[in-house]
Amino acid sequence: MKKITLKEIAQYFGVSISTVSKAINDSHEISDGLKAKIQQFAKDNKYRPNKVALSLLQRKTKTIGVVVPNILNYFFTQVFSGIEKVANERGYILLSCISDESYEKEVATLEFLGGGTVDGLIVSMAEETQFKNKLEHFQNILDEQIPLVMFDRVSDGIICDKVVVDDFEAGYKTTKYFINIGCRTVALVTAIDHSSVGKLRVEGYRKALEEANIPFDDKLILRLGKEDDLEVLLTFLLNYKSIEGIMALDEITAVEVLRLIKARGYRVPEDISVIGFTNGKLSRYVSPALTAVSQHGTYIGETAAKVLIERIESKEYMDSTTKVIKTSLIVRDSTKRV
Amino acid sequence: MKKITLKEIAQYFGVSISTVSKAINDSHEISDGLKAKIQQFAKDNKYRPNKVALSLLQRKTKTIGVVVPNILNYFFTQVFSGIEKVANERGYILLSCISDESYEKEVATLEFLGGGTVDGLIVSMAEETQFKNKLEHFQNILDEQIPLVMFDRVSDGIICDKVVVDDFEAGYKTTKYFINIGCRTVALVTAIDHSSVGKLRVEGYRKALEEANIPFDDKLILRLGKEDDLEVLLTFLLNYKSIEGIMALDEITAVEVLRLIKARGYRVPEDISVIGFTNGKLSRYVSPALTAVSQHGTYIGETAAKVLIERIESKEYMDSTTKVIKTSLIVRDSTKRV
DNA sequence: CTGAAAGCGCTAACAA
DNA sequence: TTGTTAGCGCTTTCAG
Repeated sequence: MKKITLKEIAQYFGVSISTVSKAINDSHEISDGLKAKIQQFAKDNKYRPNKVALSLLQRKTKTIGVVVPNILNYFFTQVFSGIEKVANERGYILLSCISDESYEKEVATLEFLGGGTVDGLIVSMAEETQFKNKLEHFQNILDEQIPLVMFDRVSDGIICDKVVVDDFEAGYKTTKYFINIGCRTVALVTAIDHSSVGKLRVEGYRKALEEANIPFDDKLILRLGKEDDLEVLLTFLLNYKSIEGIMALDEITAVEVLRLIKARGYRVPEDISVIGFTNGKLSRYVSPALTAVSQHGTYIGETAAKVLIERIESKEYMDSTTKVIKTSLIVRDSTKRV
Repeated sequence: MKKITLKEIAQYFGVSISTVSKAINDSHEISDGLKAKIQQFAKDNKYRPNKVALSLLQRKTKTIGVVVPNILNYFFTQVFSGIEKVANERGYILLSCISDESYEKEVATLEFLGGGTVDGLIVSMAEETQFKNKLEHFQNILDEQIPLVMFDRVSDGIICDKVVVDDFEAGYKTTKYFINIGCRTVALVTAIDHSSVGKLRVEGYRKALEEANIPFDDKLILRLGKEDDLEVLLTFLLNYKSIEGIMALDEITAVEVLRLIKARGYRVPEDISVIGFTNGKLSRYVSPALTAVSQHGTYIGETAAKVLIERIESKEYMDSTTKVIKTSLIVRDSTKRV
């Protein structure tokens, strides 16, 4: 039972294509008798209008392109799931692409999605792109008038709708929390020092220290490159000074830090308190359970999708907006009680 | 700078559309002078052929539809990432849909993707679908001649390419491993008793016990429904008999079991050994680190994509194949040493 | 070397 | 009530 088209139905009944089209779309212009017959025939033969033809005709695809750096990262998975939920409710489906943190792949992907394939795009920048700060491919998308929403890893160089986490405030709040529970020597471990996100969190950390009159010490910041060994760096750190709190800018690093300091005999949280970013499954199940900063990934995704669809469907001009999502601190057992 | 079409370029140069088309596609039929001018103009104006028009013309979309029950499950994320990798290499992109374990949504999704939107489909069944065992929507896809590959949660009722884990063998091997390390009373906790996957693992478990002359005891199988409380059931179990090993059919359950029995004062692995299914991040980072059955999700995804693309691109008829992927046991610290 | 025409599958304005 | 025509953007014969 091959795919059937209007043309074939028309031939079968010896009527014109447009008659069939109208009949199937239940137009009042067609006599009830014919209509019924055609509809029945269509159903029996499982007629489905060709979506591609419709897209061409209506110049919209009801498709949203989503480009994320890495789907294996739980935060992005959550965002993705939020986007999917809202998109689905509003009748859109997702074309999903993974940039793999690569600039080249991101460029190629956007190039590809540019050609009328999607009605709009939701993107979080690849690490390499943020590092190189090459943004032409985004500008191209905008020039083609394709609505674009960026989330989490965004760039000031691009003027478009954005949904971001208040990373500065998150770094600030977290550091203050450490200070509140009595940790004055707070180290920070970051594997994302190239990204806007990472930098903002460090800024927040600085600000909180400053306000508490604790001198900022760059040696307390561990910047992990791809090749670096956390264990080695951490050893240096622990020998350098007596650390009371460690804040890690991603979940895996936080869990690793926890494991390593426990292995060295430190008690958590009695000796050292630990807070991680990204509140994923890992944080909940390690022991002691990790106090973590939740970025509300699903909500970010939902918001991004709403903003995008709004823009796609509105005819009037609207200024670009930036939605800032606040983080929350989920307190568990890796931090001292107040 | 709005999207430009062949027509507009043609108008600009006062030539025909087909000339422009040929020039842009670097046809030898066009004079070098004109060709150069048109190509330059196209580049300057960032001309991109409209993908939708091409799809309509060539009756293929270079798009693969992927339907998974739940992207927040790490196994599916891994499979997804494997599919994406291969698809990308071969020039396909993914339309991704989440069925949310719902039969209704799965039907709607397949219906939607049926209309010429994708060149092929990769699907893992929703739990509800497996439970109801309603398969008509899959048959419809097949009837429309759309290549379909099912993975992991598949059905015998559908004849198509499949990529599955050898779940029977996995249950068997795992149970044997328990027996080898000296655990004779092995309990099994399943939250997926409706699925083919879960049933096969239980079968394997049975077989291994039988071979070792250990009587099968259904009371040692904890079947968790949506409403059930693992803690309560586990308490019954531990009071019922002295348990030496627990095998949990998904990662979260495994980690929960671990937590609960530790909280009750059992030592792992000295008193009770634990093995979980799905080798995700969680297993690696809990303590003690969980011995786990790896299903090689990424590899499954890659295989599914290869099989599908093979089928899409081959003109000749090929019989349906079923690829069986073997699991591996990743031994960590939650099981006694041999 | 260039262009006219047909057609992918569909809808919609306009005739009949 | 039904049909004709045009067109969405593109490629591809086949004429000129």
